[in-house]
Amino acid sequence: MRDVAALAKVSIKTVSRVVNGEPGVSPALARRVLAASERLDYRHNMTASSLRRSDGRSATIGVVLEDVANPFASALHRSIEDVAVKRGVLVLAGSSDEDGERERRLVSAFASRRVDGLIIQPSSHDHSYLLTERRAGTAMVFVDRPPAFLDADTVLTDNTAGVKRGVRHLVEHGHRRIGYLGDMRTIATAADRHQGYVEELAEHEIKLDERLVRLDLRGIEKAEAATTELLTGPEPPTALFTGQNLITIGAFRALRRLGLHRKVALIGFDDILLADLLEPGITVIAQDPAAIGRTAADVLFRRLDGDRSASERHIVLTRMITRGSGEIRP
Amino acid sequence: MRDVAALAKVSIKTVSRVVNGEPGVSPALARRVLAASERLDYRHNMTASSLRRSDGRSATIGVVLEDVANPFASALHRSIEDVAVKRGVLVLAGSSDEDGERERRLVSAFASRRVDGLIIQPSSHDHSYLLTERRAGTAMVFVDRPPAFLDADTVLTDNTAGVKRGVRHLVEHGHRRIGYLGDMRTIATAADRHQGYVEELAEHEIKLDERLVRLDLRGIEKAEAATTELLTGPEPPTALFTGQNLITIGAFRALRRLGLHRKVALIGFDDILLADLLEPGITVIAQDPAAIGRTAADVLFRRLDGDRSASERHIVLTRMITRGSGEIRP
DNA sequence: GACCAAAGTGACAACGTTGTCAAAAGACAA
DNA sequence: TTGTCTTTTGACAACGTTGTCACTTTGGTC
Repeated sequence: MRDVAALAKVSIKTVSRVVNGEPGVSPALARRVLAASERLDYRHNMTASSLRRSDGRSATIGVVLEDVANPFASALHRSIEDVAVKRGVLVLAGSSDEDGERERRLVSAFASRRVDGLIIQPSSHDHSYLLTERRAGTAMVFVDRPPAFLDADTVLTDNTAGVKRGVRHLVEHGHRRIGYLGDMRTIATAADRHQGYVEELAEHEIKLDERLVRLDLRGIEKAEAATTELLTGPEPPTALFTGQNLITIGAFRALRRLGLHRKVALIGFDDILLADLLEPGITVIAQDPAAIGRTAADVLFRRLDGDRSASERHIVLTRMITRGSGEIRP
Repeated sequence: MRDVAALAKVSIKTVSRVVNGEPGVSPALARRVLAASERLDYRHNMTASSLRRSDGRSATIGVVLEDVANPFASALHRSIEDVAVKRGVLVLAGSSDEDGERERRLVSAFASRRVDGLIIQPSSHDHSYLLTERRAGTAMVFVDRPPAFLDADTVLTDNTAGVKRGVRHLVEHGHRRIGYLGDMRTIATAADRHQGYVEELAEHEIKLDERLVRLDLRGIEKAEAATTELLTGPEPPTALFTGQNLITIGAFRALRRLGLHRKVALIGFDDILLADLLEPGITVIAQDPAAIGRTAADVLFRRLDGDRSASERHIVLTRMITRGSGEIRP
């Protein structure tokens, strides 16, 4: 900047004004400055700029996801990015791998780079550590799962309602013995989904049979094994509801291997790429990651724009997509 | 930092020393400083630090991907992140959407935040604009596609060899009329893949029939339409090779709709989630995005560590995964 | 007790910007 | 011309750090 000022024969402050598009610079000078910065390949240094600026904004936000390569998480990431680019804001992304300690380390790394805001898909079970960041003026929004021990803006899927809708669909197709395969109960969304299953059965006065329920399944293999066990046992279910996409895949594998994929109904939570090309196509309760990400980013930027109202809780609805597997009758 | 220094009754420089783990601070003082920074919730400001430091490093790298939500790209992203976190480096990620202009804007935004390095999955067809950044000391590595008009480190999949392997597999299973469905020819990898198809046919002395080739297909729908056209025309192919995963999905859809999925062989480039659960399972030439990302990040950090040797070109091999669709005989 | 080297500590400038404020230049009316 | 007001411009300090270098203390040797 000093070099540009020297070449254009103006003060460095005038260069700053031109670079930031501040008013009150005569067109002639502005042209000279622009020409000089062009000739010297001048790059504005945002880090120095945000250090000096009164608002201290870095035009950068941090996003903590379970895994940036996970389809749901990367869809969130993309929709957040889309909102951010419109405002010239860049996104720092990191994976927590369902590990609270990694989540904290990421947040801390983001914080020391002075991000303006954070969007977090929580892994930790205690977010009180974020109070410090908040006091420091960092905006934050939680997605997919609620924060623990912290009151903050949150954008969630309506897990319970989604599962209830799916289970009702199975009941309407004549099922009474409906199995449930769920993820780790420590994950809030998994608990909500299981809850939906229990509630919906009760509404139809179907007695809950714990032998048809398998929880804490992590990954395709575990789900496949649990499904096999369930279906080969005594009094097997005539339908299955799976609480997460990897579990759905595992369950489908098991059904296929047992030759039951046309006999036992299956509805999964979360859409799966290619689910329509399988035989039968898999009926799912689809989440809307793009809407979740967009909403979260909108709320975050509203906060950054100065909105100080009470924390909001947004619920994004699910959609049932019928493709065949959920319409099999007992 | 000033507050911490005041509370610990030391100079601000001593606080700096403690924060950076520099030697030469007596344990007693270090403890006092630590206690004070704890009590004041002190957060080290990396932006100010990197502004002042002699090397000017921001411990941040920028990654430009075609789309952070694309499975291939997000797998790259994740493996890059894994290498970066080990060094305490954070990743800024952005999507170029196959648009050279967006790529440039992203790079420029990264540059003004003074990233230490860039990993780019190119969309632009001229990367000479990066010469400025390089002169400024930014390390850069290209992944998946080679840079244009710029000599730089590159990590590529062996596209041609992969396709040749697949086409040979089809020939070995008795096919002579093998169709090819490819992506935009402007994309370097797509051109290489098409090239592999042409070469392998020649090696088996099979005359290239242009009527069996459809290029510039973008997206599932276009691929599905082209496949349908190919298979319903006169003298249809007995096997198909698809040059990209969305094209594979489109082709499979068409085959299914025409009831030909057990009659016409299919091999696709790029693995597809769930490909093993389809009927028949889809034989693919799988890339290894994790290896590509890891290699690229390794090279980048080697450059950041001062390696000034000539640009490298790494080739990551593909792997054929046979699942049924590629083993159908005419 | 004098001297020296090593270890520990701090004062100050600087990194590349922008906020503040004052000075200079220009525009206009009397 | 002068005075007043507005617009344009620049000098300087400051943002939160770290590099440099000089000073002070400590411990050991003669």
